[in-house]
Amino acid sequence: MEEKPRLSREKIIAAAAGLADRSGLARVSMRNVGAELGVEAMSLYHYLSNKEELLDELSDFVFSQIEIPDESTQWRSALEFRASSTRRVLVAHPWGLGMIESRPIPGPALLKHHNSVLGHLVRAGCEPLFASQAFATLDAFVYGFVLSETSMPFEMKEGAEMDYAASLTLDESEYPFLAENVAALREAGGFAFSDGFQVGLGIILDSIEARL
Amino acid sequence: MEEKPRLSREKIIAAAAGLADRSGLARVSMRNVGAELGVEAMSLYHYLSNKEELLDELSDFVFSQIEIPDESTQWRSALEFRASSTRRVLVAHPWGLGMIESRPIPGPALLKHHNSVLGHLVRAGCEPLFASQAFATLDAFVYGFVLSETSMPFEMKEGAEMDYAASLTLDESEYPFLAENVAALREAGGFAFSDGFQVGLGIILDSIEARL
DNA sequence: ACCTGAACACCGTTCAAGT
DNA sequence: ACCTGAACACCGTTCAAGT
Repeated sequence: MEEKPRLSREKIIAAAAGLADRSGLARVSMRNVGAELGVEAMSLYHYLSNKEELLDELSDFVFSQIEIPDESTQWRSALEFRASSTRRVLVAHPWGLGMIESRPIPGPALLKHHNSVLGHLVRAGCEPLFASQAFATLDAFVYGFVLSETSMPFEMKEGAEMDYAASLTLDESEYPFLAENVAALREAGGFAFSDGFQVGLGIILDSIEARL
Repeated sequence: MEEKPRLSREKIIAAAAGLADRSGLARVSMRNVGAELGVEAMSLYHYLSNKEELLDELSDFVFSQIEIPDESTQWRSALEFRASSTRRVLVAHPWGLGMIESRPIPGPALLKHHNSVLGHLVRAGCEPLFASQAFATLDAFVYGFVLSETSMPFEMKEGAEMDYAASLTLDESEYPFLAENVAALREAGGFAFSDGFQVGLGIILDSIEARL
């Protein structure tokens, strides 16, 4: 009677990702991931050498979900596509961002991206050095925007930003420009932080285009 | 005989920050911070209601160190100054970035910044909505850049980036553009990731200036 | 008021043992 | 080969007790 193994690397990673999505990265412990799979914590050590390795796999799992645009796509659309896909994946799995910081070894998924973006920039006419720097600028913007977006103290519903802004007791004498800005935005009928993504992307791509 | 208290909120925060600087945020436990001050873990609970509160204080400690430019400074210099100061502080205390994600309630230090940056943008001639979006773009870039910078797998020494790039076994057929880019940069005599900060800042500020 | 010690419910990880 | 249970050195936090 052969017993099929109940576990596999893939199943463990999927269980850990699901747990992180539902309850946050803090609840991803060897014991909890084991419980998720109906197994003791120690069983996981047959498939992973330690928790560090589980987190590495989790990080690669996130990046492998980012879509890469076709080589034939016009450069600006291609960069917009990739930036939006990256944002979508990281917003869906906010714990992914925190892992960039701690797990710096680039996996194959990341290298594939790097290659694709550089290709579009070079074919658009960028010098090698500027291509690298433009890429770094775009990536920094995407990561930073998601960092702000996922840590906003409100749900991303229509107008919730303004409700929140209004709820802040803004001392006008202490923060005059901030208070003025909030008032002006409210008068103009609101403000959605998320819209800033396309605007910011446009700001950066315009400058890159101007330097080609 | 009156006994002076050995502890204070400030001393605890300073000890925690020092520990984080030296050994990373992961080693900041109530027990370790206590030991740093020659005291049992439980003593800290007389000054802080829990660890969450300690982390909130730690986050504010970081932001309060960012320098705010003078109101009279020309807008572009002012925004460059603030961005550079933010980067410098976050590179010195890399654990600060990770705290943005988890601790979203804006403290006074952050509100002061927000106010200063909006002031410069508005006086430069930005509409309220564009001022907010330009600010979000700049901040996203700074945060994201530091995120990449502090998680680079090498020390930020002259030329270390290229040594690292060379050490990667880059399959040319799999990553042709990436391989080409690395080769071109090497031929041009190297590349420093850090330089990308001024370039990226310039890319964004150029676009903002063009839209005034 | 300020600090401690024991205790509880958690961690990651080791090791020897079971099937 | 695959999974478990006990054990060790850690966590944050509560509570009663000491000064």
